[in-house]
Amino acid sequence: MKPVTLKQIAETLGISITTVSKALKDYPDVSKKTKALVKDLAQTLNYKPNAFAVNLRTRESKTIGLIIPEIVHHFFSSVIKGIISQAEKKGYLVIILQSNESYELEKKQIDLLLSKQVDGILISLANGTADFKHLNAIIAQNKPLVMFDKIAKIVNCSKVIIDDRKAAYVATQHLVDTGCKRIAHFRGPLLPQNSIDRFLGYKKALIDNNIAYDPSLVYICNDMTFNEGEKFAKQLLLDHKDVDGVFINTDLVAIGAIKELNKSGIKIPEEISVVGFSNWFMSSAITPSLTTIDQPGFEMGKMAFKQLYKELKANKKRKKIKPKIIELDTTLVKRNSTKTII
Amino acid sequence: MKPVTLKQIAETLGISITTVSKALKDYPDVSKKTKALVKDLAQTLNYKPNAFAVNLRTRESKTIGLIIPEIVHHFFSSVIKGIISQAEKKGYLVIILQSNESYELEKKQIDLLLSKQVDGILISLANGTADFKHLNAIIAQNKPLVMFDKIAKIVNCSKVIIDDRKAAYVATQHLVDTGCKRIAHFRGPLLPQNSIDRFLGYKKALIDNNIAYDPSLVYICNDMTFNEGEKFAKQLLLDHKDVDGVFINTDLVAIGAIKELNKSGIKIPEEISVVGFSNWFMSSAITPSLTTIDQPGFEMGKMAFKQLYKELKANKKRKKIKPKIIELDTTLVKRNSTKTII
DNA sequence: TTTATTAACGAAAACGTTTTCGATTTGAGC
DNA sequence: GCTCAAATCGAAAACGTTTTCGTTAATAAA
Repeated sequence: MKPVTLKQIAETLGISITTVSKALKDYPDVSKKTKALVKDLAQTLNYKPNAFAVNLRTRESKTIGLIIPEIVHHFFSSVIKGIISQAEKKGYLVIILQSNESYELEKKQIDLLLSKQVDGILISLANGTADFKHLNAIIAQNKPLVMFDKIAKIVNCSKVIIDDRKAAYVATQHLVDTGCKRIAHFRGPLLPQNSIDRFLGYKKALIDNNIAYDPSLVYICNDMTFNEGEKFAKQLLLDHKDVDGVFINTDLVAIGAIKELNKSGIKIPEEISVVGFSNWFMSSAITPSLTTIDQPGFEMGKMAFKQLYKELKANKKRKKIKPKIIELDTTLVKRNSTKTII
Repeated sequence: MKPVTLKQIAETLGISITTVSKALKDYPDVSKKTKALVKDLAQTLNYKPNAFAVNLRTRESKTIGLIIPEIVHHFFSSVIKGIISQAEKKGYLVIILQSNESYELEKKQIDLLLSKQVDGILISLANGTADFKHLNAIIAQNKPLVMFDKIAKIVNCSKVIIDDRKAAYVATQHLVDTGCKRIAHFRGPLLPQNSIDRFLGYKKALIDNNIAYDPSLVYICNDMTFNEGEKFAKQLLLDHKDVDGVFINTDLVAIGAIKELNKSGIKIPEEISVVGFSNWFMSSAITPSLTTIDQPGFEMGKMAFKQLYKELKANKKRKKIKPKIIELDTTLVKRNSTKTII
């Protein structure tokens, strides 16, 4: 039960492989009669072009690679969904690999994708990535590369991001506006750009409001887990009795913190207000519901693929496209973990 | 900057393409000297075999397809992670598509994967799937197919599942053991096997404990969302004032229900006990923490790929393997949403 | 009738690899 | 020197497509 080939169609019809191929692709130099004949037979024999042969001949596989730090993560899985849905529309399939937040693995995964000859690559960097040779290797092979969310500014490729600094500024400003005077920050790891930017936005908002920036109010979450939220909330209560607000790098950590604050009998938002980041769907479900920054994951995935697609098309026409930075909007979602503006 | 080919290596070394190919693959009929020569040059030229050509020649791509109902879902993303991690170990890449719980899309995705000639397919069925021609089409092409979690018993392929009926029985029995007399069930949609089995386990446990089965205590969640949990909890309180326990098809819904019960001032577990299903990581974080059935998603993904891999290898040797049903263990995780056994 | 033009088709190369099978060389054994 | 076996290599087919460039046949123009 071997699959049907062009050759078989050609032989049964008594014409050449060339003509069959052309007929199926509606070349102008095939008569309508033969086209109909060929297409009919192809239909009844259920002919499907051999993808491997097409790939070899056309030098493309209509497949792209996607590398993310972690699949089991609400934000990233939303991004994946956005990417896949958009890719499908354009006839592309997506191979997914994860870096587990490891630079070494990230490098290996890129090698894998390149050796499989994907047409392009989408990536969100691991926290540990500080060197970019592996990324430049992609560009050197003239394969489109688009980075999203966790990017490296220095790499010369298109990027889809949010303005983390601005969003963090808005979040912190909201704490100030609702009466907070002493605001802590649970930040992410030291390397990733978004973690840096959110910290900078926090700091800037304080300074702009004439609130002294106090480094001892900044806690570094390396794992960004629920448990870290609990841990640092507990620590915060021990270290600073005068804190009345916290801006937390991501909702999951924020929810851990809220759980701990609830347990300690701290009233949210009266005694301590909390603002998260990312608008995870659970954030509206907990008590009190969490004020947060909405980060459009699905949209980010869509845009990342759209940009990659543009570059894939340009590539085919041997045109160079200049890298583009796409910045998506974020919004502050006010809920019950912050006070209402007086 | 075209990539290096066997031909180029052969020409610079003044030997044939055949010998180069053989040298790189350590064929016994190539002298050690030539092997060394070839390998050295390949190394310095950074030779990578053209994947498309290899695919065409070997008729395999070392790529498998994965179809799931929904990516943005903790359980499924855990499964994906398990699959990818295991596949990578064996040198396979994974193309992911989602069916969005739609039978039509599921069919289309399978066609896509088959036309891309993946080596095998892993699938968890959409809720709406009641016809299995598209699945049998895979088997007819002699491509390995492994189903997991949401399966169709009738399709003749390997399956990785849990004993949903038993797990549900254990969950319900635990409610009985902790003193519940009137136990409701929030079940999943009507079609999926696991939703049916969990319902049957619930029913059986009641009967075995001489508790009358009351259909009015069973609520059908079609979307399995947090909101449905809230909705049906509210409904339950209206319909039945005497209910003292609920077994809920999945944790997300259970957490919605808990939120609603908390809001209504119902004491959990004193007035109503709640048991969920799947052991989502948030289940230990809410108040009260949720008693649930641990469903090993990552493990399920690993096992599903392992089985597929066995069949891929058997296929290569032109051996038939008979379908295997792999049943993973589940455990009851006792937390604070149920009373302690007296 | 001859010539130019167009329509319709096909031969063949190319994509880069794998593998079969035959050819050549080498050395050992006698 | 001769035979045989082992060691080493390469020609060539094959995988199934796409596409370039000719070729032929039919039609129109002269």
